[in-house]
Amino acid sequence: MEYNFTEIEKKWQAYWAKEKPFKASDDSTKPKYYVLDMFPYPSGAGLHVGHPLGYIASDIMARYKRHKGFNVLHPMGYDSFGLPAEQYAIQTGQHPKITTEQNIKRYREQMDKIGFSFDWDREVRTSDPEYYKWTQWIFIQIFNSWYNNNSNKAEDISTLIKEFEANGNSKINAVCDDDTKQFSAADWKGFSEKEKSDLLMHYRIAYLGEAYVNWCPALGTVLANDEVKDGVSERGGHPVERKLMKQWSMRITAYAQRLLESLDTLDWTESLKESQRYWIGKSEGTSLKFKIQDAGLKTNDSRLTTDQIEVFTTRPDTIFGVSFVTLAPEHDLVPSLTTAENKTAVEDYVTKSKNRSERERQADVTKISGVFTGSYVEHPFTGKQIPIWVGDYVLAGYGTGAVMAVPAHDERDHKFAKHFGLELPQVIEPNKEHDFDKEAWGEKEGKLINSDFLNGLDVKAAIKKAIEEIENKKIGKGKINFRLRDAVFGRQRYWGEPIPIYYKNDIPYALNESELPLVLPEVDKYLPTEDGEPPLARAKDWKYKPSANETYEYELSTMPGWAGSSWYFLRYMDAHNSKEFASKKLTDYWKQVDLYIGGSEHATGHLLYVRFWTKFLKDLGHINIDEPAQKLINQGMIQGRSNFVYRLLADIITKDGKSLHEEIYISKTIHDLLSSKEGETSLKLIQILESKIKDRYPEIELHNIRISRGSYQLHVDVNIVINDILNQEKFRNWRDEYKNAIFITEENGDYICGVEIEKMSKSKYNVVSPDDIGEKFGADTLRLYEMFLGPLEQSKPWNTNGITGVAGFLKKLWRLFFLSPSGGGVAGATGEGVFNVSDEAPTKAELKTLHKTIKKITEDIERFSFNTSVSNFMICVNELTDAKCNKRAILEPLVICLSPYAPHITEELWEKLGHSGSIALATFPMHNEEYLIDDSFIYPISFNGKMRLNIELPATLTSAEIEKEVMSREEVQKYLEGKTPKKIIVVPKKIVNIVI
RNA sequence: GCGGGUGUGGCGUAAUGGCAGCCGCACCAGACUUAGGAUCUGGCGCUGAAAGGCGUGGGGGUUCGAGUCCCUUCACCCGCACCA
Repeated sequence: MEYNFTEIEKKWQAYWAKEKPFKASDDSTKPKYYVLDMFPYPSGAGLHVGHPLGYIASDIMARYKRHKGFNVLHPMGYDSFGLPAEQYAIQTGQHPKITTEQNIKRYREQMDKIGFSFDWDREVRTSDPEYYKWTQWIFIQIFNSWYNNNSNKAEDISTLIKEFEANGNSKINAVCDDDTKQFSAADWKGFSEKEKSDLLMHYRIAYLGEAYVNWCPALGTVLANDEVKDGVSERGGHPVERKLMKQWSMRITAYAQRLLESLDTLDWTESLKESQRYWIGKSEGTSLKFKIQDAGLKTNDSRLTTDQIEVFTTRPDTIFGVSFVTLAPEHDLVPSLTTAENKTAVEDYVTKSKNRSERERQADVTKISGVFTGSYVEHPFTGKQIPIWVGDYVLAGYGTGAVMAVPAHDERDHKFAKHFGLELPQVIEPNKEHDFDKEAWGEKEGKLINSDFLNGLDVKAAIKKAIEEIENKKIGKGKINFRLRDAVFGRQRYWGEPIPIYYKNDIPYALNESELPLVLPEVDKYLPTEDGEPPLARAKDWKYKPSANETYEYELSTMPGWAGSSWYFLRYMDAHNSKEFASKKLTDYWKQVDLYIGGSEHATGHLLYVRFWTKFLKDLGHINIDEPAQKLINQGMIQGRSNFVYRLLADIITKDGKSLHEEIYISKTIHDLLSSKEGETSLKLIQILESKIKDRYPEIELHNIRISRGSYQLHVDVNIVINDILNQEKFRNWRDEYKNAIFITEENGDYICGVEIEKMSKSKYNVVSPDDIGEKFGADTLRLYEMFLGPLEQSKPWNTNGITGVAGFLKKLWRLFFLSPSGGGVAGATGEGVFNVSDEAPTKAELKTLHKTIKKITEDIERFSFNTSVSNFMICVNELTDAKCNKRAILEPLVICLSPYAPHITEELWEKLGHSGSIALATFPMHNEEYLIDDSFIYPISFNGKMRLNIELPATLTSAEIEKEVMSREEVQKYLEGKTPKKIIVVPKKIVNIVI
């Protein structure tokens, strides 16, 4: 019987679908294990071979843990709200729901063909109202919460209102907007409903607030910081600008410290944790107030509400080096600080920087711009007059939007000062040669000079002393700033969760839980309205109607893509609960994700938000875990490997004056030659060309051939190239234009293609689909090969060439179980034969092979080293083949070991071995050290660390005995050349090193 | 610029501080073949006829012993990037 993977795989996939051996139990005495993949956005392109990489690894883990006696939760679902389906809807008018459903269907088919052990009964889709009902519910919880700094957690808004009623807001220690005004209990009672609502907005964790946001005109929506890369939108690459808008936001900044701290408890890669630390960007420094001088100012300007500018600095030690103060163009005080003679210049500058897109601003980092306001502040210690400038190198959103510039000791201030000819007062003596005219001395090293009470101190001591003095003078205090900004939550798009808010008298109210889900309404077009309102404004009769005579407007924004993915890991625990997002009983049972696998592109987006929501839900007591996933692995990206053909154009002139234009395809080595030494090759080339043309057109008489365009490369479909050698026949059939292609090949007739590593994409013809591989080689081979390619976390190009190695391995394994028709222990070359497994007792060597393999495979899986386990399986099967071993006692445990990797073939063999039921439920074998013990060990004998010879010795010898035995050997004495060794190192079962 | 990571045959890669190159691809030779994108056997780091010598990006160090640890330097990849 031949190894027919097509039949076998179909059979077992149908079996799994019917018998559901991978169904997770919610009530089990076994320990639990939760393996999660980052669920995919179902795109129209389907899966390419890169996508399943992480899924295969997690599937191996899930199956392995099941064998090891765990109750395994291994679910899958779809992050099915998102931009591409909506963009497609705008172009075609097709409802995104339909597109999404089609794509999901295709994804599911592709995944099923790979043989994953997902518990599909728990599938979730973020765009399903039954799911987003709870996304909306969580939003409402966040809306109804504030962050109490005293308890250091989120609390229900009612506790805050109670406090306002009792004491106003003066005693409260909450995270709130910077511009929140103080009020008393009496004030609060006197406030109108609207005023109360507006005030609470300063405290709510989901709030409506005015802020500078990333506005993407092409997409017609705002974007969060992590959705903008290099000043353009991550999806689609459209320009993004800064715009002041009223938007729903999430006060993730309240969690900055906790998000930072608990990173230390996680088993994630250092680089990922570093990314998050950087993104959170904690910075300890000092806030410091500079008094504004009256001179030159219209002091009666009503907009001038303060007489101070507050700055944030991490270097208070350099306070005596301040030579100017710079404000962000958007800083509130800019208009009122601008004197009459500078008004035009400043206004021009501010307008210009506001209109510059983020991209332009970033592209111009090296270009310095700024303008003087005409006003001054007073130095807090020297009383010296310090000019106030405006510069767009200062960001409005960070710190106070104002900096004290110390050009001698800060690179950016230095550039600004040099550009505008400002002073560079030096206050630190560097500990090595330094040219202050060229660059700033930014190191935190050196002795303070020209700094009054700080003179003579080193930087560290000076920072401490400076903060003390600043606090004494009551002009500032130590402060911590975070780079992390609040996350914009509203999107002016159609295909997302409606935000469950309605407006009554301009006051936003949350819907009641009983009114959820707020279902996404139908619209005629998926575009903004004429008035620039979001697409939801197009919905007919989509109003909140709590009673017959009340009608209110709904919020028209939808939620961002990350909303649904910020809690999906919890929904899998209780996917069909219609009363809660998940029951406490089940979230307490399944707790955290034990292993989370996904791409590193989610390092700062999804992985921050899901941590944030997890902490929030814990604060309110809905769950008992603080972090969503303990262990996280980023699988590497699989890149494409593109192949090229080289084309040149030739004009052929016949004797009777006619001319023909031919496209000639030349092999890579000829192309390379041609591009290096043109002259001599061309001549030869023309000769070859001539003969080719004569072959093609025997009837014509050649006069001349001229190359009208030198060779250039064209992408060729990687599926018609093997080992970089083009299948010329298939190439001719690939496309009409290549029908009559003329090839100039290598001498052996091969046409060699060029190679480049690029991203996998349709236009580069380098996409390899798992379907094709599965069809040709089978899903088990695909799974093994993806693992065999290299370490999981490493990025690597896909190259189908090596796959025959693992395909051959499975065939070889199969043959161990069958008797060849001609008799003899091992089946014949084609794998024909009858099933033939012997019940004979295994030999010592066979047992050693098996138990060595069990040990290695177990160790490999536990450390996620899947590539090495594949090669260990190969070694095992090679050894068993050499031993002609067909013994049940060996093969049966081996099949279980392999089943997480190659589930189909092992199910089939398991059945043939006489078992009923899925192998997935069999117990993983344990290795027995006894079988691994050798009677003897071959010692490498090295001299001064250089290996010279081997000596086989009984394994039971002690170090002293080994030394004695080794030294007695003649061949050892030969290397000693009569000298006495200085030292002999004996490491039992390892090595002997003789130092001469 | 800052942070993280990686450098080993023609290629993908492997080596708890202990014989560098396991396993596979490609390649070479042979067997079976009308044929082979099938199968089997053998070879395959470089150099050398061999004995041997040299080899893990470069330089240095620790160690009886370094691909592995430390310092330094170069190259490449990824992430972030005016965050005061």
